[in-house]
Amino acid sequence: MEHASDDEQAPEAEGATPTQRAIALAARELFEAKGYGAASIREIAKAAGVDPALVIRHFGSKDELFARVIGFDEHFAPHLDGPLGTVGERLTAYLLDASHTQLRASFSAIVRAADHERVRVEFQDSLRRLLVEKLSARMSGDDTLLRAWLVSAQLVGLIHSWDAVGGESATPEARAQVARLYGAAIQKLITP
Amino acid sequence: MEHASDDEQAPEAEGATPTQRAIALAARELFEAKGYGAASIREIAKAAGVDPALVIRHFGSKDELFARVIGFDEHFAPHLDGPLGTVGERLTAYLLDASHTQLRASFSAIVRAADHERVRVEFQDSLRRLLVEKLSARMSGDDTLLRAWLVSAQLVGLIHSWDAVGGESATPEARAQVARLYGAAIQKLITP
DNA sequence: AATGCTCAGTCAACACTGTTGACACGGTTC
DNA sequence: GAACCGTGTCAACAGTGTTGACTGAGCATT
Repeated sequence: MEHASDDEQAPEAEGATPTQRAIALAARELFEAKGYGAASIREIAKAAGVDPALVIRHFGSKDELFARVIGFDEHFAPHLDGPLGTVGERLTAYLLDASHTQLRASFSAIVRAADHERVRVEFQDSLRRLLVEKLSARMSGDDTLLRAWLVSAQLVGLIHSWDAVGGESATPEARAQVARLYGAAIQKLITP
Repeated sequence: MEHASDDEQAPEAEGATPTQRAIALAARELFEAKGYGAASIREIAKAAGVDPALVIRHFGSKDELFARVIGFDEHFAPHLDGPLGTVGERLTAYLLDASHTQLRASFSAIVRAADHERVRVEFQDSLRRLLVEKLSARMSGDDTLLRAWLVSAQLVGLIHSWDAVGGESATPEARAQVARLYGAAIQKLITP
């Protein structure tokens, strides 16, 4: 909402051409399903019914396409608003909720694509805007910004290790237990 | 130490041929310096003075080469032995210590290469053997294994976000502060 | 001594990747 | 009508990981 000029539109906004939206949609689905590396531009183009070169024409590069299409928008913001004493557990529970598979798929794809610097810095920036700064603003005590970064680091680690710690097949009870335990650990950084 | 048969030697052990050791050494250095994706097999081969095909001949694939050459062996084990009440901070402090750049480089390369499944499962296995099981064995209460996995998740997240939270240029004081804060959060899962 | 066997090492090629340049079409503006 | 611009297409590029056919040396067996 910062600037509504005529270029650099979000790929799924109304200003984008149908082709761009088709590419963005196919890219999003394939990135989430197969990860950054395994989803090739040619495959994305084919799924969108478009020439591979056109994907690059519109989005510049694979890195940029990924960064523009994969994200976690305003998912976290609502859960930073409630009582501060339980925000850790609420964040974790939200992230692990069985019905939020797509959020996890996006988040996981980004975390796993960290080998690409462009993706990394874009991700860090999103995290800062959408989580760290908002959370830090509500915290009190010393090093609020640092502690908020560490909270985000914990969430990243949880997603990275989600397979080892339960995975998509975990029961709701298991998820709740992880949310309780990990949420408490996160909370230690928010209200020590 | 499980089986000392004549094949499947560790690439830097005495049983390996000089060429294999040269490849392993070059691969390690390049992987740590440039990351998994940016270090090509042809580049590694050139640095080792060897034909690229020979690298594959000896190590099977790039994934396997990476998994065999990059690791964090017994780095964590010693710090799991001391008093249990401060193991969180000691682990974190050790991981962030300014003189342990190479450990961080290895760890970071692995975490960032998570887009490759082979690397991921190998990493998870190492984590289980070298950290989770040993830590879990010392813990008491419910869900010790799950909680130990969550500890490892926190360390992964810290490495993943290390740039955002200080990075290699952080002062020793900053590192100590992170170790104190993050260590306390980790500790919450070990001795709640 | 001659044979065969294994294994390190080499070379050219494969299929695939992301990306680019030259070109064609269609609509808008002068 | 002419010049332009953005969308779309095609073939090609350089680079990637990987493979198959080949050489050659050392060693064992007959």
